[in-house]
Amino acid sequence: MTAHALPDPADLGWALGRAVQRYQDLAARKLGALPSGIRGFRVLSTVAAGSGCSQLEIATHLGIDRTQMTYLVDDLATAGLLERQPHPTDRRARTLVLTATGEELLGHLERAMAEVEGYLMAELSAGERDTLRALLLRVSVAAAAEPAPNGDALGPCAAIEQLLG
Amino acid sequence: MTAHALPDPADLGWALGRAVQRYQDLAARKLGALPSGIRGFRVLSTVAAGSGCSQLEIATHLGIDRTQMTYLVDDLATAGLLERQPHPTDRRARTLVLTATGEELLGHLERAMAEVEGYLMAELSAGERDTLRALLLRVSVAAAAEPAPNGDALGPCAAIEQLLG
DNA sequence: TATTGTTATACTCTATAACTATA
DNA sequence: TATAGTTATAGAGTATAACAATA
Repeated sequence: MTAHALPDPADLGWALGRAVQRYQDLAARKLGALPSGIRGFRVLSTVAAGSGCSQLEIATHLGIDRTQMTYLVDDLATAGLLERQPHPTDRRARTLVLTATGEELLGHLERAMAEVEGYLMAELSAGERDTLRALLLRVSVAAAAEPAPNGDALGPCAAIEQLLG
Repeated sequence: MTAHALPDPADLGWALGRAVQRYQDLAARKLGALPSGIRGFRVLSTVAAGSGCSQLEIATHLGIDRTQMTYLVDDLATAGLLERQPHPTDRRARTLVLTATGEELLGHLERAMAEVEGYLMAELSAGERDTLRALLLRVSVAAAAEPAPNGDALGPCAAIEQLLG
């Protein structure tokens, strides 16, 4: 550990990456044996909030591919936390609903994850936490609204190819 | 697409995940052929800011394991963007320095990534962007200060084991 | 013909341990 | 004995394409 000055990055990417890293680390420790960890929690949470939604709707909301959603739902169903039920109007689709155990566990999970969020934002005042949450939510809602399809949102940086080519 | 109401999550985890997803998506498209994409960019950026740092110092700052850092540096060196040099005082360590090409490219990359950040935060006013950046930075600096070792920062949620056990 | 869900394959990323050379 | 860097292995996670059932 020589005493070189490490950069003080004003880089949003660095901050985002570090925050997510910490969040995942704390959450993984909290969630313990929950199938699929954070993703499992988010599926449970979304199913509870949007009861009657199909697998694809949940997946789209979470930014998860539908092929992965199958495995997630499999694991959560095996653990007895949710069930697949026939969709009332579309026989291709499956509706997801929480079991009694799933609902009970979700209550605990939400409190546990609130602790994680609090710990992550321990440096901030209550008002600052609300501000961060609100700003991040606006950014993310906009991001979720135009997912991958918008291919040419930002063209590639031509200089890269030139200097590396 | 049935007309079920999708949840409007006040969940910080959802927002963080979505924002990062979008950021990575945009950045990957921008960075094109740059070795190791975003991580490659961050290494270059950190090397430039903390010139004379060892591989391990760079890795620690970025939250990257030292075994992965080897591959990252290999790729960037092969592309002619940086070089390993003997450390002046510690013969075990390697100092990383950008090549002329690396410095030139980094200038382009920084402008490109600034575009990505602007696009990601398009919903926000200039003042709100600064606020988001500042709050996120405070959270991340604190997170980086106490990395993984702090094992029992938050104990596991006992109810999970009980209900799943 | 398009869409929901499933399955199978391969590929990428990451975590772990072991090795070397220095300190 | 501990640390910086490297290498190799296995495991988790992810992307892709193909299939069956239904719209």
